[in-house]
Amino acid sequence: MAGRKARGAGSGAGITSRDVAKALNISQSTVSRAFTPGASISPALRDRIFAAAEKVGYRPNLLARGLIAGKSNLIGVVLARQTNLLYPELLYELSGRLAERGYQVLLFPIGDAASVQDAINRIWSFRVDAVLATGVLDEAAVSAFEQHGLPLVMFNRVFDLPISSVSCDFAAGARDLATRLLKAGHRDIGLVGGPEGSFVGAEVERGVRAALAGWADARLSVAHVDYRYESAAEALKLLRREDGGLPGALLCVNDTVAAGCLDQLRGTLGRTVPGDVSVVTFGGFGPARWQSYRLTGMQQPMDQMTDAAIELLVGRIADSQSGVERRSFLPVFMEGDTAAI
Amino acid sequence: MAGRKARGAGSGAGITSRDVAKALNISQSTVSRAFTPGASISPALRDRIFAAAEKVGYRPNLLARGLIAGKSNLIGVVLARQTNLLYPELLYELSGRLAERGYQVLLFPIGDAASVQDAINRIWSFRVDAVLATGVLDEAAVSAFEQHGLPLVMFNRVFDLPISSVSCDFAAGARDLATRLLKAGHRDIGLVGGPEGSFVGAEVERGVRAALAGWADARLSVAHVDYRYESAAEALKLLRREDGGLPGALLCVNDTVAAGCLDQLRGTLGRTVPGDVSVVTFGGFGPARWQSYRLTGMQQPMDQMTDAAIELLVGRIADSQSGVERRSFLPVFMEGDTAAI
DNA sequence: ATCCGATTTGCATACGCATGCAACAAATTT
DNA sequence: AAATTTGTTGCATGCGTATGCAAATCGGAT
Repeated sequence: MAGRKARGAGSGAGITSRDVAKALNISQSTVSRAFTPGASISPALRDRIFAAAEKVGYRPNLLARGLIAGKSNLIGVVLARQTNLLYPELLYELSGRLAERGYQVLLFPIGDAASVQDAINRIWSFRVDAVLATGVLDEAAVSAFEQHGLPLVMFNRVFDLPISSVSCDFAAGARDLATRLLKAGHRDIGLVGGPEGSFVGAEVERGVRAALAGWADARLSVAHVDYRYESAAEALKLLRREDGGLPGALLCVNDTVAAGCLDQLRGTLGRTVPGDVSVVTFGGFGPARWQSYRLTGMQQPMDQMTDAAIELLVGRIADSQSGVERRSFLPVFMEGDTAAI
Repeated sequence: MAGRKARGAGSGAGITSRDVAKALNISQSTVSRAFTPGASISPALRDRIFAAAEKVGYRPNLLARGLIAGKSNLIGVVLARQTNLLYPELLYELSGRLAERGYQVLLFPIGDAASVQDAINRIWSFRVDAVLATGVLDEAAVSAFEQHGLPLVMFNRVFDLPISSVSCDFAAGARDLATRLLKAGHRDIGLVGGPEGSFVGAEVERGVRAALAGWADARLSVAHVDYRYESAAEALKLLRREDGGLPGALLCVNDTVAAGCLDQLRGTLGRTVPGDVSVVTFGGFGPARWQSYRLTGMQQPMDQMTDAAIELLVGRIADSQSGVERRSFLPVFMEGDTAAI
């Protein structure tokens, strides 16, 4: 147990193509060719090599392969915590489908703002082939990627820069939702938006205002809070009028905060939903569709968006000349039990 | 635009230490030393190198570094879909804390059983330093890792093999929960377990039976369904007695299915909870704590478990001789609105 | 000035694999 | 049977970095 060699504690940690070659009395390059699709090698020998490799537990070292090819087969995914409950699903789907294409997802979680630069450094260092990022990167970070020729696709965030993106059209969705509320007779609408400066929040507000433009007697109040369930109480406080009343319709930017509003209204505030107040949201997150919530609102077409993201990522890797592309997807209306519309 | 060189479309994709060296008229090894903590280099020169590197956008290539060191700084995380809603949180926390220690999380999603072998192959190929896996790996897969000396830590699954693991003590938790139910007067308990063969399901059942052992007049019915919300209906059908009655207490293995039961009971079946039926669960997932659910049950100490997982992973990487360690954590009781206990 | 020790730098090589080129064997043609 | 083609294999090299060893530089003490 004492005098072990450093390399790999167990038996077959550091098995190389040379080991396989030696076992078969052939050259290392031949072994390499056996594992290179399309390379020149006789089927019989390849089978023998595969068998020998299997026996000694050899697997090609993708790090070394990547070093030569200048391609790591790694795709970096940058994500922040506590933004959207749908993102875990995105992550799962994305990584699964990318795996089918030979890519592996490398995670770059962002804690606070300070860790952004750190994450970017690590992304560089790992030589990922492309990056998918949710809204946590700012313009400076984002343009750095593109300047250095690293394919970047933003998810649910569009910049005024030549950056590819895949996003849900929150403005159109919000306009649609607001219009439905207006047509149903609502004239007093409260918007529970994301934190000040949030892209999605701004888009939603833009859409709502567009819808309200044609209705002179309609009024809009806006509350900016973060995306937590607990923030709903604060939002409702902000939306309360001088006379103590609340808007008859709440448009929430997010499932979590919508659920919070719903619970506040029905619980603490003793309102009925959708009787007294209507609540609509952007979501589609599973639990928000459970019987006790059944939130009415707009659903992001995550499936299509995931596909689009993959297409853009892989496309840019294959052809670095392929240009910037912004794909926008209309959300679909989702019936529920929380709005009289 | 036409005659671009292959290597990296943009400007600084493939910048090497040699480029930095050339710019400063020094040797490549010196640049390397500047980026190697503890290496012999004068502070003045190091500063100049850092400045030059910054200017040309150089970052050390971790793939190459890993090739030499026999260490990739990658930690593979194997996870299946649709198991536990808490796992996204685990993933986020884990990747964040590992990043602080210089490790990056590489994702290996498992779709169907067939993809397990495929995932294992890729794990090998990427030369990850260690692997954390949720319960999707079987004994064969698991022992393959250890035989080849790749540190593996299982999350919430214990094998009768020398494999390290971090897990919540579901048996003890279930025993505690069941005892609470019994002491509150419940004698007819229904267990909504995971799919047949599930580790967690078996553990929970074991715990419940241990609790019931001392109560001769208590009876237990068990329903095995998968972890989906929709499965609750099926579970309740399975638990229905010949006379049409239902158990007075439901012990669910998972937040999702517990929420499903709750909604079925209150909705379709017209029961009150916790009046007619008590529902308890294993969980702690955010939305299951929202006002409309407030599920009573046991919460896994994810924070401690995450820390333990990191400790075991990093420990095994640093010292490959460190032995197998199984860390078990007691879940903590979580008050709620769904059980009369 | 001279020498010694300490510090800093360069040179050469290796990590594991892929690939161009040359060598070779086998299959086909003339 | 010789010439040509086609198909396989080995040799040598490079990807970007780290590191042992030797060379070089520097500071100070003699």
